[in-house]
Amino acid sequence: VTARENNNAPKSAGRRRDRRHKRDDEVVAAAAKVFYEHGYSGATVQGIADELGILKGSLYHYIDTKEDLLFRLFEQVHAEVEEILDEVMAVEDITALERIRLYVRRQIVHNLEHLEPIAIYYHELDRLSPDRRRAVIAWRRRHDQFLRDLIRQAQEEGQADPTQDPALMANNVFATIIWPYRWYRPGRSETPEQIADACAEFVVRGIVGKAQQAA
Amino acid sequence: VTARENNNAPKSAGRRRDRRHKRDDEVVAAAAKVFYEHGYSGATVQGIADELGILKGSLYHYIDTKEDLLFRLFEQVHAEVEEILDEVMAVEDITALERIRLYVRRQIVHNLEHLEPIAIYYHELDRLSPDRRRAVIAWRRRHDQFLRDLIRQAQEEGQADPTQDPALMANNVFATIIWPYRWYRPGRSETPEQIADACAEFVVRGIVGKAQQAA
Amino acid sequence: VTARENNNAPKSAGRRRDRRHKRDDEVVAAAAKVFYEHGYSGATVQGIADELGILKGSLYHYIDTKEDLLFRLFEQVHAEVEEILDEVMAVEDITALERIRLYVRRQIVHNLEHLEPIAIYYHELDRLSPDRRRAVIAWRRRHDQFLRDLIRQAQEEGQADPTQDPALMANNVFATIIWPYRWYRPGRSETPEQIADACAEFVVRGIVGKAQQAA
Amino acid sequence: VTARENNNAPKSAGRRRDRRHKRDDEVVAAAAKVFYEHGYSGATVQGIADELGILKGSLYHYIDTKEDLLFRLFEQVHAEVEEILDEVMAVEDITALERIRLYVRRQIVHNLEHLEPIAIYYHELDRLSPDRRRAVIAWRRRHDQFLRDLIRQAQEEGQADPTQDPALMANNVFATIIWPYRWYRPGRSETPEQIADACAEFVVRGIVGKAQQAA
DNA sequence: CATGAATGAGCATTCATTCAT
DNA sequence: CATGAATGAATGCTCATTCAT
Repeated sequence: VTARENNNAPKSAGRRRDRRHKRDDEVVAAAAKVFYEHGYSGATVQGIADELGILKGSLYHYIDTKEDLLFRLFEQVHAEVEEILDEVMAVEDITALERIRLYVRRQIVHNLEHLEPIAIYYHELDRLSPDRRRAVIAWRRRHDQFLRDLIRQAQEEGQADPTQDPALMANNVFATIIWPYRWYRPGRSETPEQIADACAEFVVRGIVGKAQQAA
Repeated sequence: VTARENNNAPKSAGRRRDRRHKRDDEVVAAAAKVFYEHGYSGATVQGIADELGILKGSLYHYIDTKEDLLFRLFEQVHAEVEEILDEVMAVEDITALERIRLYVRRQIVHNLEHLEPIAIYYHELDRLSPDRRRAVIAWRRRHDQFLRDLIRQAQEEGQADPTQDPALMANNVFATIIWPYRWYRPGRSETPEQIADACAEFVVRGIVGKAQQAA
Repeated sequence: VTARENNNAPKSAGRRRDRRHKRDDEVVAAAAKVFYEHGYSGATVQGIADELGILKGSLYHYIDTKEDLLFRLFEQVHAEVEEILDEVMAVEDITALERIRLYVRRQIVHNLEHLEPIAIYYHELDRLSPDRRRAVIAWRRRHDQFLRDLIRQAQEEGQADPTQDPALMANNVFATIIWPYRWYRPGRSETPEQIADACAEFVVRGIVGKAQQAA
Repeated sequence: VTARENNNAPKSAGRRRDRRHKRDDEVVAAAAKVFYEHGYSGATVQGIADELGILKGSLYHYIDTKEDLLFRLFEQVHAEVEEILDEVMAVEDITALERIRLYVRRQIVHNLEHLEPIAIYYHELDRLSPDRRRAVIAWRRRHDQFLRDLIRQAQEEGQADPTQDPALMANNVFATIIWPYRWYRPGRSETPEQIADACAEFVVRGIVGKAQQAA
């Protein structure tokens, strides 16, 4: 985990660690592909091993159980989502409403560029063991809270309909963010950026409502 | 499966058919419950039989394969959706925009009152055999077309943003319609009707956009 | 479990229950044979199924886990041991020492006629799950107590060496009772009865020691 | 495995051989511990490597197969037993009966001080390959013969019951020698020496029987 | 000597499906 | 209609063993 760069055996050890890391990522990517196609329960460890070109027994060098693969996927997706949140919050001097628009755009572009893990993230939560499920739900609650806070702030800034419940609006925003992965087909239809723009506009209208008339 | 229509004892035969029908519905309902909890692949025929209080061998009097249960569920959901569509189209003397609002309301109320089959309808399409999957996709396309047509009509009536793609907007409407099943918990939160009203309002705003300024 | 003899469908139901019982016993007997040959851990469910002439999948109609087979074997052996204890205690008007001799004889004859289950009973206790292991240990403690009490009584009757610890002597008695299963080979060597007589005599001498000189 | 006897640096080579020897012993001891806890079949090479603090791949520098570990254990136990036999036979000017008592004492003390290897020695014979199993059985037969000869000699000296079969009595002696490893718990109960004394007395009484009356 | 990734055969267990009763 | 024993293929997982580094 910590970088030990300039000691007496850095090269080979570092390389080995890097290779391991890379292999781990390949394993999770293979799992994502197979889970996406067959669903978690319908997917077989054999299928994932085939995808990697190794024997299924060998796959168990990287995992303890099939569920580990699912959870690693959740961890990966979560880390990426957190990064988006951080970046969106780091932008300065914009209104809460514009921050929401930015967030929606970024998230949708990301989702469309990572269809498979995202689909799994939203479909297979209940296949995790209770402990892990709870952990993921906690992450999501934080995520949810982030959006609600922005909406509430926009209401205070007079840019969001004050008569609507922020929690319910946040849910509708999530709906718009998540759904494109179900109909987007790379190559066909618009680019992720175009879709993201249109959806962000749709969301902003829904949030603003009659607030703007006052402004 | 076999048609026993025109025989000499219509009454008792009718009753028997009804009883058969009723039992079939119980079977599908049990399957819906179990598929909802464990996913189609994760669900077992044993589990469904347990839910019905019979042995799994006995369940095969009602089905040929496990997939039959899934498909019947799709048929049932589809029939209900069609009914909503028919009712929404039967209402006279309203604008396209109001018809959309009506449709969204009706559909969301229905979804929230039938959480389990709806969740399966949106999750397990890929578990159907190719033929059946194609059939369901065709139904959905028809459904999709219905909404796109309404949006296009609203654009012509000057009540929907003419700069946005009707297909993309339709997708966002579907997103808002479908998503509530993921966060709605009966008892807690608002009633289905209240949720439906709020979501319909959100959707209408997104569709109208800057069109209203002209009006 | 309870006998329902004279009801309206006793014959077929009773027969079916009997057949089930008989099959269960065959299953345990097959397991005993295979566990005896390969040890519990080394034995395979496949091997037991082969012994029964069914597929290994079919075996799971009778059990939930491989360990169930082991535990049923323990239950069976325990029931048989209890029966011997009861019979030995039911004999009236004999001294404690003679009761010990009788018990040793009966137990050794039984062990030699049930070599396989007995061997497993004394070898594979630690392969049981903690709960079940505890249950078996409790049974054995009771069994142990039974013998210690008899020895103590014999000491009081002046027929057992009063200078020796009853618990330690009981252990030596068990040693003599159990060990024959390791060297006895049916057909070769003496009959179970002859072996039992000689061992019982050996045990009695060890217990009596110098007590008899007083008598 | 390779003999590096007569080379030009005997000292350092000797040290290296010693170190090698020591490591080999540690390996066998680790195997003994793990085999004792899980049984030979239930034990894993991984578990033994863990016990040694090395990786399982590394363990294969010391062995060719898992069975090698088991056989080395048998060799070790056998060497120790032989040593006891030699020492007991080296004692001069005692009767056969006293030699038996001495042997029983020494063997029980040894067994209680080496619980794990002894337990394996008596439990896992059948897990050896046929060739090795035959070798061990031959050792044991020799061991058995040693005791029978002593008993026969005691009969001739008028100190053992002449009406009993020496082979059968030898088996009962072995029973008493071996069994304590099943109930002895270090710390609790008596010391190995006290147990050995009591058991030796028990055995001697069983062997003497009515012979003493003549004496 | 030690590592650790990979192998490949095997294992306990599951489960949709069949069918004689 | 219902039962339940049986099937047989598949599944997740284990583990002794090998070998390039």
